[in-house]
Amino acid sequence: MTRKRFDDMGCSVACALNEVGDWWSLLVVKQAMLGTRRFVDFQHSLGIAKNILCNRLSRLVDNGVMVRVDVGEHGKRYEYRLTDKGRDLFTVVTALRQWSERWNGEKDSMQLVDGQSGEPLAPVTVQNQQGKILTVRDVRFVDEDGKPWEDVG
Amino acid sequence: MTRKRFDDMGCSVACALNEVGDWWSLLVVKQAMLGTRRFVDFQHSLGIAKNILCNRLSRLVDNGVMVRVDVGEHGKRYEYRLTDKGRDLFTVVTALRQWSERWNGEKDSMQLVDGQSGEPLAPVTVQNQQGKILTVRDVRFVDEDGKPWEDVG
DNA sequence: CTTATTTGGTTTCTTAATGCAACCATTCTG
DNA sequence: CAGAATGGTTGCATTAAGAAACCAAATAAG
Repeated sequence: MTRKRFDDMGCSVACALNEVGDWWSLLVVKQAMLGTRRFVDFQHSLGIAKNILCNRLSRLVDNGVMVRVDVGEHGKRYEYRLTDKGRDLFTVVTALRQWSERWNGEKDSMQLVDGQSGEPLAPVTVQNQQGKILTVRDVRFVDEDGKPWEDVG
Repeated sequence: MTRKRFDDMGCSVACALNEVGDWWSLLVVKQAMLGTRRFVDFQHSLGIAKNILCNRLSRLVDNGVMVRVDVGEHGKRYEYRLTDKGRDLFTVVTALRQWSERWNGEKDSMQLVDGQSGEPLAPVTVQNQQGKILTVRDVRFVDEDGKPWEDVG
């Protein structure tokens, strides 16, 4: 009676959630994007239990989202760094952050700005090839043959 | 010894994950974006246990992501529909879907296309006000005063 | 009217995940 | 050498998840 596996549901979203869909993983990734690299820093900044952090970091490394680098200095022996795959979650994390700020108000003392101009970022949007912003009502779900997807329940 | 609460961490991302950060919630939302509205249809299409589905739908309704509508017809008494807040998760779900497809390959028999042109969507990106695409290396995290954020651990 | 079915649940029980605290082996610092 | 920091592991208690059974109201079939 293990937890339901999401990687064999024939759904990309489910497959993604199978890797980072638990309560902590995306927060660890977000913290890594802030520059955190060491075990104790993740632990203190997130307030996560050590065994859970250990498990999450291992899973993120196993899934290729982070790498464990051995740095032999000052008693800090390892660093956990984002891979390209991990850095590519920036869009997801930023969309999630903006969604929360839009609907739950600013809960963050920290703001995300363009490194060059210092201006706040534009809202993350879904666009078509021409750059037109699309909502969920502007898209269709089709199968391989281009036929519209049916909700068979 | 309840689960750690994420809504008081002073972080928007954590606050978002407190609402939809479990294994199932985003999948329920994604399914709703496909047009699923009825309890049994969620249950069958996702393969989720009834008690868990019941709990997730209640939580999504409590958090304003979905609404339960009483429809007195054909023995189906309720429909669960996305609110504006729920539909606004389209960006997050789409970013997650594209991330998974980029790094884990196509796991989905279904494709998401522009409703008008039928063309595949553009990749979801983070952009600045001028529309320039930004990676995590192109942004800064600053506090209210514009001072750079320090990783104090 | 009676029976079966659909819908949307709740309850029970087992297993997995989470949280907390204690402990531990290296490696640095004093 | 003593003590602290790092990066864990282990044990235990509580909560969440999954499967199956049960259930009440509304509908549909006969």
